[in-house]
Amino acid sequence: MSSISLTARQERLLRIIETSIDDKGYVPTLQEMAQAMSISSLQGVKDHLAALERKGYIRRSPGRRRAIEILQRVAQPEGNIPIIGRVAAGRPLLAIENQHGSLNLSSEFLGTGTHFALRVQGDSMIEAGIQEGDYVIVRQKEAADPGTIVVARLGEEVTVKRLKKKGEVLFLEAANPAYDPIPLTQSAQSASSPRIVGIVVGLYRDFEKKR
Amino acid sequence: MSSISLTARQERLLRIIETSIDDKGYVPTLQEMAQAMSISSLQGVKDHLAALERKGYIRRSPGRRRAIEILQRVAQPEGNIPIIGRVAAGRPLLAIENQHGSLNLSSEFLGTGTHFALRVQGDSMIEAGIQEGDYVIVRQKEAADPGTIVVARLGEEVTVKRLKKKGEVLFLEAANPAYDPIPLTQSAQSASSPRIVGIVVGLYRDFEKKR
DNA sequence: GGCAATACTGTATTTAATTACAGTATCAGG
DNA sequence: CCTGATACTGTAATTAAATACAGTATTGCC
Repeated sequence: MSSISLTARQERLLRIIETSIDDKGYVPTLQEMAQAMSISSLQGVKDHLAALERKGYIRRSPGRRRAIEILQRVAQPEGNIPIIGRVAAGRPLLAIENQHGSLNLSSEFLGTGTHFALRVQGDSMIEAGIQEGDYVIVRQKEAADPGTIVVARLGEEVTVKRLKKKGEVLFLEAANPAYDPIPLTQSAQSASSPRIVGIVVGLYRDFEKKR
Repeated sequence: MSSISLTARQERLLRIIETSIDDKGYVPTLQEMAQAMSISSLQGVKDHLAALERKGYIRRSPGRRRAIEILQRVAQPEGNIPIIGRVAAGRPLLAIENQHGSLNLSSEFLGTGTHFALRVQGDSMIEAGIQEGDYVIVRQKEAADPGTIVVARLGEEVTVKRLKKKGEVLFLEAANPAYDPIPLTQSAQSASSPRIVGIVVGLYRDFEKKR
């Protein structure tokens, strides 16, 4: 899923085009792009467009007006949630190599913040109504209230647990009593210590292809 | 949510514009629209566009090329699933007055066919992992295989049940044994007799706003 | 140190696409 | 039966917007 990188200006222009399509429904003209980029000459815009086309981000039909097709976006459209696969050691959670696809949800169901989806493995949350194979929709957050269902990172594992508080200590507890609770060491956060990465805000289950 | 109705030709044109935006990303030219509509003169297209603008479906910027903004769609975009509320007596399930909002899902999760979403009321399917307040995603279908979870219409009620076969008779069975199974009379389908309206293909649960 | 890529300014030219004008035919409503 | 809306044909005029051409400056690379 990798692709040729863009310069700052090229990415800026691609974002301008994407934004225009998203909220107006049509492609801006070269003049509008120039204005949005604070460029006085159209040739500057043309150069950037040529670079974007050469790098495979857009396709143009020469001569035709406003005929720019976006082949690859830089900004994910609102409501587009990447599905995270196995987590690579030491790498950030939302790194491109982790992405296994995407899920779309109306923003009215999401609220603000960065979201991702995670396929649930194992039956540790079965009593909370979360089954194996379900996709949990997670909002990135480092802290959560006791009682909420969170996603935590334990080394290279990412697991769904319920956050519990016993006295002053926070625990990650599986809804299934067969699993032992894991204490959360709040201070001295080493790279390998358990860490909350987000809270579960939604769930999607596919009844057809239990892939 | 009602709106001024369109003539067949006007709706046809609006669909053509929507389709072009959806899969190419930009608005077609008058010539392309004329070709798609099998009209040889551009004036015919202009007349239709004027009607669409007057009726509030599109907005144009005079003189500017390909500057058509769609204000109201006729065809729901791919992956857009209407949420059905209470069902009015005798009215078709997908009538506009039943719609309570919409949900968006990537088409890769949906497959082909017409879909709608339904808020689950009651705990009749709790043992199948479907809780009260969940949204089930339903594909419209009149028939289903025994064992699948279906949505059936019982008079003005729409319920989620599992389809079972005992001998030659089909039953609608709640996963919760507290509820009695309902026999499906295959022949002599009166308006009030139980009827399968679709199969459950997905489920969405919102952990935040349990509205 | 030259060469290719990026990042522009500025003006002139061309053309894709819209608009304008002049008609024709059908149908439903008051 | 007239009038307004719909649904077109066909050609000419106009212009919004893309191209083309001629430069300049900067940066990183072999």
